[in-house]
Amino acid sequence: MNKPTGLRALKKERTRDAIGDAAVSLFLEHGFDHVSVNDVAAAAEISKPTLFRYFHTKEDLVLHRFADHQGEAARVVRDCGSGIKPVTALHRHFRAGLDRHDPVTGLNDHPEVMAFHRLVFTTPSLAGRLTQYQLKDEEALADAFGEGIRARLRAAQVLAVQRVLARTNWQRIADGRTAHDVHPEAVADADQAFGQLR
Amino acid sequence: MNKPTGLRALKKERTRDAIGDAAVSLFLEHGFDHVSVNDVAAAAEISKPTLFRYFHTKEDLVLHRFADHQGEAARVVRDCGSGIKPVTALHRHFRAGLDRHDPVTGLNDHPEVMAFHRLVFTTPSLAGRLTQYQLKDEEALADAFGEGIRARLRAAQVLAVQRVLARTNWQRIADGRTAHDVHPEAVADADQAFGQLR
DNA sequence: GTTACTAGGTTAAAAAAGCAACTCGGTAAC
DNA sequence: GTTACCGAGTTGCTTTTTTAACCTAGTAAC
Repeated sequence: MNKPTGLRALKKERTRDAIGDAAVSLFLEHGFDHVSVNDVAAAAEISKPTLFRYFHTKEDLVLHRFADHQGEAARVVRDCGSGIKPVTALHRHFRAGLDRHDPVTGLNDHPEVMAFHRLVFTTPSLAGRLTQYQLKDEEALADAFGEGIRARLRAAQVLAVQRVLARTNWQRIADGRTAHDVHPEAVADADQAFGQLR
Repeated sequence: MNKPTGLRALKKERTRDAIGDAAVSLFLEHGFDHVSVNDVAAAAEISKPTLFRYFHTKEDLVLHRFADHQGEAARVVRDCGSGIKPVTALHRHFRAGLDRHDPVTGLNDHPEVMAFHRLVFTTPSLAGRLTQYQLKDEEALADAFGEGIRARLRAAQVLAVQRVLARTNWQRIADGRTAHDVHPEAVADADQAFGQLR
């Protein structure tokens, strides 16, 4: 279950990181639409076909950081065993994210992270593609819940809650407050929201 | 006549440098015989076959710095035109090497260069392989001089002179003197040695 | 005196990267 | 309105690298 070691895997990972870092760095500096994939490839010192072997679309150059969390909710539900309710497991998982100021919870005030979020939400093509990722996430979570319309509805509600919570936190941070300052409210909001899910 | 640009050439050059630097660094630290080619490959983060595609033998990992000067003497003779005597051109070329403290003249007191020379001359297999390089150099120079036994003799004498001069300079530096201090004597020795060649 | 290990060096197949040329949609020039 | 250009993404071919397996010579164990 561990990722394969060796030179091949090592260099692939490095190349992927180099491309992603170069892309985000350029996009933050000049804006998503003012940087071509050729520019990114040149900055990462790889060829254009190689770039598209690592990232299927230009948007993925930015969104792979979300894609890394793909299916996380579904995994939490599958791994929680039978002794504990799925929603409780998801609640605890989100709470843990808040505590470590995970960027996906919106509760992170690092300038780089904030700039990154602004980039995603103010660039239409990026925001659009992000919702596609969220849809896949929702399907996976629904499958983890079971089958039928009820599983789908619950999955949709859980992810809607998480989106709203993250967005709210992000807004507070954007208003100039620190993550540390916002943390208690974020936890209270999460408690209330997940409580209402039951 | 310029080397081709592009990602391929760029990365080849970097890989070659990485291997060479890793090798010399390890050899200087632990000794040539106490470092395996596997160690070098691991340090340079490349596989063993790749290492041998860049350097034919373990010795070449060290001696490529001399190999870069391969055929230099022959080139000087070929390029000197008919208006100037070959020996004079070689003399001037060696003199220029002294002036810029080229390591091949022995007149260089950088600690790294000195350690490198000591490594080569105190490791039998390296010293042996170095003479093979010098033999090829001698053949090339002989061809540049012309044909027959006279050309070969002249080539052998010229290179013998250069070897003795370099070795003498190196010995003076090894005795603790600076390259700057030794320079006048080195020039005088060269003048005398090349003068006698005519 | 076999056995086994190490180190230098090679081989063959498969993965990955580079390169150039291409498609396709948009858009600016004239 | 065609011509030309630019940017996203693709395709086919070549070069480079990894991988694992092998060869050979030396050498230490027992």
